[in-house]
Amino acid sequence: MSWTDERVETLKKMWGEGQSASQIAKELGGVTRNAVIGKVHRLGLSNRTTTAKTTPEKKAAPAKPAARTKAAEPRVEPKVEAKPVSPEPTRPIPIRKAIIPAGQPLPPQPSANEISPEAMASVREVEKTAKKLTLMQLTERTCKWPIGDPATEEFWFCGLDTKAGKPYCEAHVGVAFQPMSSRRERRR
DNA sequence: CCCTGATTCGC
DNA sequence: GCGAATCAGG
Repeated sequence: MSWTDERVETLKKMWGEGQSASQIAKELGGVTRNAVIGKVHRLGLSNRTTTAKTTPEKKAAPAKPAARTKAAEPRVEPKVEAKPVSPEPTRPIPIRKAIIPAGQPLPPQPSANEISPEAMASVREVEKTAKKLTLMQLTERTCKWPIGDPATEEFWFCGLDTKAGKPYCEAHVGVAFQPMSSRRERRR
C-alpha cells in the first residue's frame, strides 16, 4: 500500500478528529499504526496531546541491525539553547481547580429491582475484582461498566475482559442486556 | 498487559 | 519517503 492522495486525506481527517493512529491504520488497512504515525510526522501534523517528551536524543543503538557500518557521524549537537528568555513574571496562573459539582449525572446504574438476583449477585462479585481502569485504559476488550460516582474519586471502570464483542464483561453483560420478556416479567 | 504517540534509521 | 523497531508514558 502506498500513500495515495485519498489515503492521506483520510489520514488527515481522522487524525484531525483525534482518532488514534491504530484506529486510522485499521481504517485504512494495509498499514500499521507505526506507518500512520510516521506519515503523520512527515506531514508535519504531529503535535496534539500526549506525553511531552523531554529531549530524547540519546538512544541506545538498536540491537536488530547487524552492524552500523558508518559509525563516525558528524552528529555534533551544540544544543545551545540561545532562546531569549521570556521574562515571565508572576503570571496569575488560573489553576482550574473547579471540578464536578457532584450532583445529577450518574452513570446508568440500573435500579436494583430491574436486575435479576442472579445477575445482581454476579455483578457484586465482579465489582470486587474489577480492575479499576481509568478512562484511558479502556479498550475494545475491557469492560466499560462504570462503577461508583464520577463526581468523586470513587469512580472507575470494571475493566475485566469483555464477553467477546460486547462492551462489558460477562457479569455486566448480564445486567446490561436483558431479554424484553424477563424485564417485563420483573417490572411493575 | 493493554494502549498511546515519538523517534530513529536502514531501506 | 517509508515504516519496523524501539522508546516512553498512561
